[in-house]
Amino acid sequence: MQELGFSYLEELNDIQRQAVTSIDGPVMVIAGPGSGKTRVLTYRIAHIINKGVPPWEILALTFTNKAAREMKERIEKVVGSGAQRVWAGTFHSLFAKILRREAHRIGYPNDFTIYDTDDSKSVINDIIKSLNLDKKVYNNGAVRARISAAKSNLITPKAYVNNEELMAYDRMNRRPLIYQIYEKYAAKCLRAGAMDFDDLLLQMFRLLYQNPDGVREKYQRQFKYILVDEFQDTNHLQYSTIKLLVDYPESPQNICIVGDDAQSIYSFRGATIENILMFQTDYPQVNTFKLEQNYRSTQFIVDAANEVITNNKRQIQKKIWTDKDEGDKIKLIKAVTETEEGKRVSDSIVENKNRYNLRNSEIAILYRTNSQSRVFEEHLRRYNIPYRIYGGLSFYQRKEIKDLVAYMRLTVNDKDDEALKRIINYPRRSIGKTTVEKISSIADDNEMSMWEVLTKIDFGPRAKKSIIEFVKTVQSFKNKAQTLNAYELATFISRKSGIAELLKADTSPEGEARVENVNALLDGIKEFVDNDELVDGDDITDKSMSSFLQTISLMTDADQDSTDTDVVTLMSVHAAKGLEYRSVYVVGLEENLFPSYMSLASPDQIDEERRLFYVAITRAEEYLTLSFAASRYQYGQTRYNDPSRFLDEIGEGNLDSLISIQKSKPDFPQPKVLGNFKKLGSRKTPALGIDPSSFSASPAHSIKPGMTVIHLKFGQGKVNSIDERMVASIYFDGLSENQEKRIMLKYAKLQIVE
DNA sequence: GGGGGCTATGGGGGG
DNA sequence: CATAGCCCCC
Repeated sequence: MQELGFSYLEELNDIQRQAVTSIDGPVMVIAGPGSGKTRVLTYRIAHIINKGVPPWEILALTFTNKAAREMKERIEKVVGSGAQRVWAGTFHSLFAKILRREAHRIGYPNDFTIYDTDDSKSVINDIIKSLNLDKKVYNNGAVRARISAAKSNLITPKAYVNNEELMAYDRMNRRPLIYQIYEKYAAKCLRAGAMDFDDLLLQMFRLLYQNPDGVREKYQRQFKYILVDEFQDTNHLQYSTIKLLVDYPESPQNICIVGDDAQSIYSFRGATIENILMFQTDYPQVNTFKLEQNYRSTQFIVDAANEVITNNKRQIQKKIWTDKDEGDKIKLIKAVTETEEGKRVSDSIVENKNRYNLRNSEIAILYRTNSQSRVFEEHLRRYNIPYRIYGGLSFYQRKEIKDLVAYMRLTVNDKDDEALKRIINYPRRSIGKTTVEKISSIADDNEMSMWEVLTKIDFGPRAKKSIIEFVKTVQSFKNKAQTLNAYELATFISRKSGIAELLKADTSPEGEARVENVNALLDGIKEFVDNDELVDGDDITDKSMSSFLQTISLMTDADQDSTDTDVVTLMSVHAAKGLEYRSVYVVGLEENLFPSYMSLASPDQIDEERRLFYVAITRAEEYLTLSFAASRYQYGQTRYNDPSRFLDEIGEGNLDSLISIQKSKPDFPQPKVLGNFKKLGSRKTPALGIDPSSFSASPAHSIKPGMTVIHLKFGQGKVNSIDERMVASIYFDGLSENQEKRIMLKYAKLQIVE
């Protein structure tokens, strides 16, 4: 350990310092936004190291790879290069790393594949098909969500079928067989040597719980100090796994959790604030510290945040305060359409840059959904303001990348059926849908992988030739994998698979971009191979292809280094958690968007949207601007939304007084339906002579039983009833007697007549 | 049996 | 508006 040129402890306030130096026993830190949470975490780790603990005995679980990287850099400044060997990373990435060493003990190959969401859905699709279920009722996304929730709550397929609550819920949604799909899905993944994202947590739990060869004790002994960041966003499964690592006879229970119940925004992923309460029960001797001083934002912003969050019912009592100046009041931009919103926000960015001398990198635009980025992009480009969009399609989600990666996956793990299906006929080699389905069903019937079927079963003369050719190609990759490093292998694959050639043949700009992307992937692999830094407590670095594949499957867009530094940041509010900017624009503040229409039915979900809004506004250091558009092109048509309820909650005193919010609904100027009209007309002719150009849908929540409404296709009708899931039953005049239509209001295009 | 074009349908946040 | 599945032609 190197001697310090300064004392890091002097940079902390009293409570922060206590949180840093109380390293023995369970500790809970409740940290408001901007309260120096990261500083506490990093200095705490540095402090532990300075007390003589080897870095690799410290496990720091963060929410993003980025947070982990930042943390390591900051620890390094205090303790030197040993910081790199702290086990710091996301739950998913660190558990994957451990499973790469231990998975064979629980029936998986150490080279297991990680299935992304698309892979999971595809597996589920196949199962739904094989069970002859209606894929509209058994929507694969919904089924996947149920399975994911079950795993996050440590519910096995067997426990699922015996859980009356889950089964009743599925019956209610007319999907009583989800438990069967779950069971088959789990079996299929295991057979494919594949884990989905939830499995990285679940199989880690199983590993510790079943404890083959004393593996649990091994990790209990190794991780003497455990820290968990963003604890409010952990789910039951994560909590249980941490507990297995911490709780054992004679354990010092050196566990420190850091979080803020007010910033819990991932319940859709199974996160539960209950974990904070549970922690207090499970560790009654816990030392709790509350960080309430905000060092980030000016007074008006902090006040607004406090005002907003008081609208939520359940919360841990705390009052965030700042000793900064009151600063500028919060500004509000009202726009008529989303295009105008894009323009006016961009105008404001230009103006603020000049007035306050802001750099691009000090500005962020935050939105609820990634699809909102487009209008801001367009206007920023027009003004020559460089920007970078985080989220949305990550580099590794691009088709050309996934194709090449699929070859690599299959090379490493030939049981990976999803990878095989992706590339068996890409580039074209005359193995069509029918043949693939045949291979797949033989594989299912014999509990084999598709690769095994290809290599062991004789096919008809027509398919045979192509299949032999394909098997030969992949086999050559597998052979090369013995001698080549990951980079050489990837280059070999891109050439011999025919992908490189195929892409080069396309000389359109998009085609050229695809070639560049593939080259970028190869460069990335080279960098991965050449970089020999030791991280996360490793003694040797693993440069295999399978190690690379695992790294990238856990990488999100936000984790990629950006070469351009002085750019405006565009991202979702979720992605902005933990970040801060001098100037922040929170856009699209409308009912049905923020809060999301998906959340309107449930008060709990509205509260979560509110916490999300709280996270959004507390990203701002000095200048906070909110915006909304009165109309927005959504779901294929122009919708009119009221300003978000959250705008009413920030406190009038905190808002720039020159501007006041007015509700837009009553006789709002009729928008011009431009290109839209022709398109609608050229589609199937609307029934019953309704002119689409004069049609304007009313917001879903304004429709009530008894009303007369117009539907573009069905014409005029009367709303009979609306149930709790916002499904309306409507009698349309044009349809035969007593024929009732059931329509989901959230998708419906209905205009109120009276 | 494979490949291409067309239609219908669904659309949140992320590791 | 994008994608998946379906139908039709080769």
